[in-house]
Order: sequence, then C-alpha cells, then structure tokens
Amino acid sequence: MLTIAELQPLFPMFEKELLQEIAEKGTLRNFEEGELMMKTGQYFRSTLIVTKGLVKVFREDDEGNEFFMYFLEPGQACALSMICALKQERSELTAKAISATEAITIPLDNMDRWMSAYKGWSQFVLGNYRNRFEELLTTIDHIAFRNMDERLLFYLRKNQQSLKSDFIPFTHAEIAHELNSSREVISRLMKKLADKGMVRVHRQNIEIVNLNL
Amino acid sequence: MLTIAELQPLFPMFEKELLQEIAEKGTLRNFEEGELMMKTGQYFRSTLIVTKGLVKVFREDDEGNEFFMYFLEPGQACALSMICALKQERSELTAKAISATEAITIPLDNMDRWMSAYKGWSQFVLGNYRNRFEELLTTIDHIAFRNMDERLLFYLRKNQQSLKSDFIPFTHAEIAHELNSSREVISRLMKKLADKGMVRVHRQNIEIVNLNL
DNA sequence: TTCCCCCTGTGATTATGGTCACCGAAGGTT
DNA sequence: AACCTTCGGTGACCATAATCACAGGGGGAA
Repeated sequence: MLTIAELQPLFPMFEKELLQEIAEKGTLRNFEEGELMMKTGQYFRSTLIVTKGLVKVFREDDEGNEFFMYFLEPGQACALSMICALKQERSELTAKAISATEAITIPLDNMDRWMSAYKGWSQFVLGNYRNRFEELLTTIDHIAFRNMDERLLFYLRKNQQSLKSDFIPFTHAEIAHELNSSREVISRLMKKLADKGMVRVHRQNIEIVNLNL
Repeated sequence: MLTIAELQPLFPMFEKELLQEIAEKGTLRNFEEGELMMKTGQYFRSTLIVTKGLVKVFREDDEGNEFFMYFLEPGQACALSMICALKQERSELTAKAISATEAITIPLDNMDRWMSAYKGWSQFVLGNYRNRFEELLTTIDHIAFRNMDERLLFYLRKNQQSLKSDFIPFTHAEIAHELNSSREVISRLMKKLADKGMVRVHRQNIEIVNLNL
C-alpha cells in the first residue's frame, strides 16, 4: 500500500494533492533481481516510476545484440514509458531489474490531467526527459568518439557509482554483451587495467581498486 | 511580425489563445544559409521553434569532431533549447541552418505557465521530446550496430528526404565529417554505390539515383 | 594562359577490435 | 574422486576503417 509519508522523501517537489493522487491511483509492483521489466515491442498501459532497487536500460537490435544505455535509480521514471503511454506506442527499450526493485505504476489516463494540474508533475516529467536525453548524448559521445578501453572505464565507473559498490558482479562475457563487444576483447582490456592496478579481476566479478590512475 | 493566420497552419493543435500569446511574445529571427544557430557551451535565454527552412543538429566533442544527429524541420523545436531554457543550462549541441531559416524565439518565462495553461503546448513539448529521443535511439543503433556503408546509405536517405532533393550538396569531406569518418573512406564507399547505380558522384554534390537497389 | 587550390580517386600501410581455436582453472554434481 | 560446465587467458588471424602519400582534374584568380 502506498502512503504519502513514504512517497514524500522520494518526491519532495510534488504537491501534497499530487502525492495523494499517486497514493490513491498508483500500484506498487515488485520485480525480482534479473527480471525484465520492459521488453522491446511491448505496449505500455502505464507509467513506471522506480522507488527502490536499480534498473538497467538497454537498446536492442533485431539480431539480439544489446547495448547498455543508462541506469534508473529510485525517484526516476522511464522517460519512454511516460510518452509511449501517452501515445499508446510500443517500447523501443529493454529494462532489467538488477536488484530487487519496486516501482509505482500509474494508469496513463491520469498523466494528461496531472501535466496541467501539478507543476511538480510537469517538472518531474520534463526533468526526467532532460536527464535521459543527456545520458543518451553521453552514450553517443562514447560510441562515436571513444575507443573500447575508454568505454570500458566509463562503464566501470558508472556501475560502481550506481551499484554503490567496488565489486561489479558481472562476468567478462556479460560486460562484453552490454558494450556490444566480445568477451576476448574485454578480457584483454581488463588485464591491462589490472596491470595498471586499477582493478582486480576475480571469477564472476571485477573489483575496482582505483579507476583514476 | 507574427500573425495568428501564419502560425495556425504550422501548429494546428495549438489553442487560439496560445497562438495569440505566441504572436505577442514571440520574435521572428532569421538565419542565413550556413549560419550557426546554436553552439556547444552557449546559454539559452529563449526557446527556438523553426518555422521555415531546415536545420541540422550536431553533437561535438572537445577535439572538434562533430557528428550529425538529426534535422529540424518547420514546426519542430529544439528539444534541448526548451529544457535548457527552463533550467538555465548550457547547450550541448550545435545547430546549423542549412538553408535560409526562420525561427520563433520565445522568452523562457512563458514556458512554465504555458505548460499548465495549454494542453496544446504541453503536448507539443512532449511530442518534440519524444521525437528527438527516438531519433537519438536510431542514431545509437547505427553507430553501435551498423558499418559505415549502411550508415552512409542512411545518411543519404535522411538528407534526400529532408532536403526534398536528389542532389545532396555536400563534398565527400563534409559528409565524412558529419559521420565522424574520413574523406577517403566516404570516397571509396561512394564509388561502390555509384558502381551499383545507386548514386552519381559529381563535384561538390552527390546525385541520388535509387538507394533501394 | 598560367597558376593554384580544392575536390576526388586510389594504392599501401596501420590500428582497433572481432573471430577462432584451444587451454587451464574453479567449482558444482554425481 | 571423476566429470562437466562455466569462466577467464591467450595466440593467431581477419575485417573494417583510419591514415598516409600522392596523382589528376576542375575551375577560379591573376
């Protein structure tokens, strides 16, 4: 059950009436670690706002290649879900819960009214858009202008920050997949980083020592 | 001077009062062919909505590399300018008028109020966001998953469509720059396309014959 | 006409990263 | 203990595209 007291700290900029409406009309949904929250091609019937846990968002192509784009942390919404919901279009992204995740789903018929009724809501939506947009721009910078070694470093930093942990619990093969590269390449680059003392390579995970050497 | 009669056909979904406000508070600005409308690092004091002409939007990195992302056509707004304006932040994009272009500038202090006052406006803003977002996703697809030859084809199609012309008035070097590649590569790929009968290569421009062979 | 700059074409070389083949080690299962 | 699967390490090779070097042609300027 949703209470205003719980929502308040996550969304301090929301009006009291808005929090009230969210509590009434939103539904809590739980996703297990590793569960897919959204799949390419799926239609939305509601908007998703993450309240607990951590989500990774990917772009996928037709041949099963995938590509890590950004994290969604508590307090953030899937920008696409908001607008797809409005237009009843299909998802172009895949979202995966990487830890146990809790999210509020909000039926889309409220969105329109909230946009004009609550300044807090329209700022939230626009702010989310802006942030996702900027992350996409950063992603483009990396794949357009940077080599794999720099991209791997960036990936490790991002994960360290969002996971709030110096242990990145993914295999070389998984990391390779998320960067649209291959295991061998990641393995070699990882060794270079280990030689510089930036990471320690373990089985099933990477330990980050210091990425700024 | 702005009149409602002129604005109406470009923005059929806007309320009469909104059109009235745009006519009162917006200012027309003209840009010559080739003029930079927006530069990385610049601050916005207003939102730009293109009314005539054609604009190319690029991403730039620190070393002067640039990267074509999408076109802005009449009736479209620079998504970033809208939100940067709101937050008083700086541009992360470069926009160049590629033909004589006319745009309405709207002082940013109206935006907030319009978002809640006019459904037409908030839908316009969100719709623009959505479209730019999708174009960015397409861009990411191409640089992440496709080779230069496919990217060149896509580039030619896009330009043909937006320029509404079978003559793409750019040199190989310019195209290379926009795709973050090099002249020689484009030159060779262009020759391949010519061999297949898809294009004819001229000095200073490319003639598109049929890109679907 | 001559000169020169810009645009294009092309071969040779190089670098980055993807692919293939294979190995060995960790760790769970029977 | 024997086996198997998964993960990581590594050398050889290949493909794509970036870089280098240089040649030739068009077209404007003097």
